[in-house]
Amino acid sequence: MGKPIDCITCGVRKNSLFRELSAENLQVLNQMKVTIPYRKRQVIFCEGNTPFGLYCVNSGMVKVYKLTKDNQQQIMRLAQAGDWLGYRALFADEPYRATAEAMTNCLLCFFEKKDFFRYFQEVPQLFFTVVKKLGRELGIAEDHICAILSQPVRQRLAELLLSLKEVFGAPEGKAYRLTLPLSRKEMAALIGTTQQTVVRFLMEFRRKGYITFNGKQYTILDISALESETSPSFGFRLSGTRTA
Amino acid sequence: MGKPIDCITCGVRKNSLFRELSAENLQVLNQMKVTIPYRKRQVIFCEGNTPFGLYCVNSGMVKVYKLTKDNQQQIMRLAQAGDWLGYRALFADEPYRATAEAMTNCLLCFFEKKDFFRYFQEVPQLFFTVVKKLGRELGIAEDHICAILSQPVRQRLAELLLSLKEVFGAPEGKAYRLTLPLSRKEMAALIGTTQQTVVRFLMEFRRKGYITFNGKQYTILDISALESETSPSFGFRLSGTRTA
DNA sequence: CGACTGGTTGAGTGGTCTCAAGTCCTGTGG
DNA sequence: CCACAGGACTTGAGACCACTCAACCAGTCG
Repeated sequence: MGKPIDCITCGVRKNSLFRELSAENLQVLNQMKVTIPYRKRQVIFCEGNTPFGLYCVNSGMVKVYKLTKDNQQQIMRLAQAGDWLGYRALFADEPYRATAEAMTNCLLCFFEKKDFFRYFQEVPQLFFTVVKKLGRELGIAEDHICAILSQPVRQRLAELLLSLKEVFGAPEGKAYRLTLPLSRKEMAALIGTTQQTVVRFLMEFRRKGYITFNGKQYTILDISALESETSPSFGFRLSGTRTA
Repeated sequence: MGKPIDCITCGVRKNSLFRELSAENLQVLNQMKVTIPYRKRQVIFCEGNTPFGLYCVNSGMVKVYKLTKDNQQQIMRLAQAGDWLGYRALFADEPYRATAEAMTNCLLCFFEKKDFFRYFQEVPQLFFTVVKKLGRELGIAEDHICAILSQPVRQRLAELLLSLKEVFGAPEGKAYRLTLPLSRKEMAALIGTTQQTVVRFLMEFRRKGYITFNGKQYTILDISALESETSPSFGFRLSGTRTA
């Protein structure tokens, strides 16, 4: 844990929703927070629990998943430095609908519900931030629904690799190098398929020269090839449409 | 169109997010709105358009859909009397990500963006309403993602019938009678499958005695049978169950 | 050294899609 | 009023994608 974390000097704040706050406001924020370390595999909150506040990821990686009826994890999202955690249930004023679990050792800052809502009254601009954030997340979720319903597994995997590149990728010449903190099974849980099927398609992509990998080190060699896997016919549509 | 619509006496307001407003606040709301009739099949807004305000459905039925890469409609939701329309893009401050189309003749009230946001400043309680609404919608969307990824088409159809019952159903003894304003193709577009597959499973459910139907008149005879289609094993889970 | 987890591969099966034909219903113009 | 066109619905046959089951290998941790 080393030195204590300070919201004002927090290096990940620039990625977070607290990005535009003034120094005074940050000071208040700083004083209401508690910093908690979590170990790999530790559960942060559980589906069904009542939220008592808001988490902010300072370091590490968290997966948020639901359990399907046959007790498989369905990963809804990955959270990392700068991301809020558990905000949906808090703002919706209902129990958590998913479970959050540390994938690595993590450091989370926690803001208690009561303090946090009081803070809201004082910094009303945060309302707009939150409304916008929730609205965009909802848009992303709906894009996701559409993508899932209309794309077979191979395309979903190609799309997953491309979006993981945005978060975990580092350009390396024309290629991208990724170090993914995900097992094959977790990749499967992200796109709603089985471990075996993920492996098969990864192998296929490798055989075709789109990617290479060794363990959890991946290199995307041919981005456009992967992109064309996601829509074999034609790639764009008029009027500003986009896929996540 | 008949008589003009008044927010204060509006019959559908009890279903809407304007439910708890005071008479004065409603008066303001009433004066900023425009009421617009739409005919069946008319498009209200398009994917990619910039939102200029908020719609509120007074009567009729609207479908909100995206187009998949192979130009199929993917229906995201149905809106009817009392429902807001186009609020997500408005609050997220981004273009519409879906298209809204009248399925029947409709009457919509429209609140212009500028007026509406000014109104927000005056009635801050609406912030909580909106944040809660968006949070819950996001929760529903995420549940939906999980359901889609983990259930085969037969189960999704069973679930669809059960949830349509909540909106369009009228109890009739032990059974439920539904009059669905949906074609088979639209039912398919709701659960991400094809018209033919919907027909086949509807036939199967009829053969098994779960439902009967004639055109768009459906009767659900055996609710628990349909429910058991949605989860063959067991229906609920303790909070905090984990997969190995 | 065994137990265990994660990854890889094969064989077989089944659910769902595609293509295609055919029927029923509805609206429209003659 | 009828003929017709077009859409919605129904059904069949075949193909294929992805799942299940099962085996095997490679690390890793006790």
